[in-house]
Amino acid sequence: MEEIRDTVSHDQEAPARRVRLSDLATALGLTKSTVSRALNDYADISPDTRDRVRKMAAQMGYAPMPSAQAVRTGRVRALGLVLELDAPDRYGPFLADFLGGITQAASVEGWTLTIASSTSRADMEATITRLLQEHKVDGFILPRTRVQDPRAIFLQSKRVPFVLFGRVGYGQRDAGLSWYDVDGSGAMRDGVARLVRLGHKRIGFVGPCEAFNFAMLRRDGYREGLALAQIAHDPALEIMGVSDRAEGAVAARALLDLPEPPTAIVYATDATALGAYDVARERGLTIGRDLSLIAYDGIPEGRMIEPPLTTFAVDSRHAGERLAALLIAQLRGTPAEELTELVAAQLQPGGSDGPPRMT
Amino acid sequence: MEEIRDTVSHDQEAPARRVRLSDLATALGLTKSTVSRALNDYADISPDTRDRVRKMAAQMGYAPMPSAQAVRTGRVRALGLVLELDAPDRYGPFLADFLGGITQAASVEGWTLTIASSTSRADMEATITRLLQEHKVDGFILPRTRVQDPRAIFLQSKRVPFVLFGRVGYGQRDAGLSWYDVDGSGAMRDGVARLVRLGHKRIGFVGPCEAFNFAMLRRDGYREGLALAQIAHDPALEIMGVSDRAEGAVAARALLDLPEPPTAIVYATDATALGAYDVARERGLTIGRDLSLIAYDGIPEGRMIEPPLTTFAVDSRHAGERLAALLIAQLRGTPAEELTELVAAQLQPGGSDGPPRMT
DNA sequence: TAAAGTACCGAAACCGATTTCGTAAAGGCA
DNA sequence: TGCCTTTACGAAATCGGTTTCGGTACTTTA
Repeated sequence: MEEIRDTVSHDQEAPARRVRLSDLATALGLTKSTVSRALNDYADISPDTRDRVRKMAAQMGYAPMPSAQAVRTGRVRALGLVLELDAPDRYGPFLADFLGGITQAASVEGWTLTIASSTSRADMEATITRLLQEHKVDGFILPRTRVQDPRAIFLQSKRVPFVLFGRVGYGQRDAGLSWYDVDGSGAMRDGVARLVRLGHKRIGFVGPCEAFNFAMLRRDGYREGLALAQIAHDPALEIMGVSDRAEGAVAARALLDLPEPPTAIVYATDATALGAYDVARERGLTIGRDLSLIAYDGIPEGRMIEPPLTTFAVDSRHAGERLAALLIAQLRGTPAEELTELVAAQLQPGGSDGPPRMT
Repeated sequence: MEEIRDTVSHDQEAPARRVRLSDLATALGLTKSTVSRALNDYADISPDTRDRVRKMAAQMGYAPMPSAQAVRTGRVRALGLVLELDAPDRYGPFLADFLGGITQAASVEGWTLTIASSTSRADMEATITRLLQEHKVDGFILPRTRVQDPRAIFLQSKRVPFVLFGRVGYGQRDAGLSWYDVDGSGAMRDGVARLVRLGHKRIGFVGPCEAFNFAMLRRDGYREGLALAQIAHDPALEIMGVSDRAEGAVAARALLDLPEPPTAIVYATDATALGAYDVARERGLTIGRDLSLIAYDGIPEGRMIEPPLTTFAVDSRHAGERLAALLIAQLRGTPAEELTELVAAQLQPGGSDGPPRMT
């Protein structure tokens, strides 16, 4: 401790009275109201004084106190995020990037991120309500959009701005909503196309529970890929409701045990695709030769495994940045329906896909 | 969208005027000041009216607006957390649990968590400063404590309350500081003891960069374990500066290539221990028979691998909960030095450790 | 019974901003 | 010159709370 105190080279002065609006005003020989309006770009302030105020503010290091502003304006310049602790796969390793993206983007605009967590759906509504009635946040970012997302419905009824990570409602118009999404459908389609180019004709698909939008979208992408290649869709090759590595393995066994097994499988998520590696080891198959795999997510384990998993990676950092930007824009007045963004996933070639083996 | 709007079963009324202190006051036939003091346990309010006010507040669903309180009190009831995006291993999969723990514990006390991120050390100080001068947080939780932690030094110079995840300053007294830590040292010591009981005599150690406190502490635990078993400490068996799986593999090779290789290795982190699995596969060694491993962290991959890694698991959720509680207590007036907590890591037996093979 | 406490509550100032309203000076037009 | 707009700013109200300061009414003490 002594060592620490001694190494301190920073400003020692503890109090360091913060400069208030009134300090600025007296320093300039103006009143608070004039200074405030100057800083907030009111039209009835002359350009001269506006600049003079701005300069002095910067010089004196003035920063308005958000709490005080909030009392009057009702806005706290804070984005809200509710983590769902009871979610199936717990966000995985992307959370840090995602949060980093949000906070960085929010920070440059002078906003902050307030997070809370819920352990059940009922709890989630209570959490959101608390954040709202305590005026801790101005709007929400909702990750993991689900079909008929209860959070979206809830917030919409309260007229609270929010933005979704993932489109809402499969097949339904999501008019009036703001969202950011990665084109999982397009990725699956491209994945199929890539396999077709390699020579595959029987291509399976393994996806998660249909309650998730992205599951449906990716499945459709798979089907679209087949259609574009003029391959008939065989329902037997399509398995849904798979959410982890073990279940991914079960699905792989089921597909490989078919009378006419697929030579390649498209997995909707990396985590489940890892199950196929386990099955391959069990049966002495070589991934990338005896069985081709393409998945989606870009989890780090996919790069560590042998052979590395070919996958469509999502940029969680970018997602966070854009979601924050979209929400802030909405809070500033842009109509929600104008704030939607669909980006492509990035193909990350590994060694898990190759030409089919001639049997 | 139509579907969504139709399914809404919640309160449709959009405005839902929030009840203010003055509403409560008029409803009770009292003044704002009396009601406020009643709610804040002032001594000059009779127990009768205090209870009456409390009851009515609960009935009317009154919740004070933190921003308004903050203007007067200077406290926003928010904890701050700065994520370091440039950190070596990016928090891993524990972040969700950790954040969940913090927010849950904070929530029951009526506090919230505000997070920001930094991409460099300079950026970190700027971020902290911004949060502080904007009055967005009252105190900080600092994860990943380092020797002579710059954040601790900085905050201490500003007299801002904070609590550390991990003790500060290896070997130096951290008087006046508040922290929570998992006893990594004790875990390493117990790990060595466990291996000794299994019959091992040559036990190696692989740890991370010495700049981290926990690295030093775990190394010391290893040495202590050897001393307790009356085994001489062989510097050749101790490798530091290892931070990921690949480097863990390099370390394993180095140890196994020694003239007298160890029969067991204690890794300071699970992630690096996975590297030993790779080396074992390379050389045809069976983990748990030809080479025993014990590590620390409890990452999910350790449980998936074959054989499962024997490790000392940390409960990130609990850490978050306790850190929040400690910081809140400090902000409520408890002296920082009374707020320290050391908990034991939980042994999670796998199959990676067994009796040494007789060669 | 008068003086001195004590218990309890109201009135008003205050925190740090924003916003409405009023008004003096400058400019435009006849 | 006289009247009407603008232009640009000050005065004061306001947001939703907290806190200081008095001032009753009721006890206690002398």
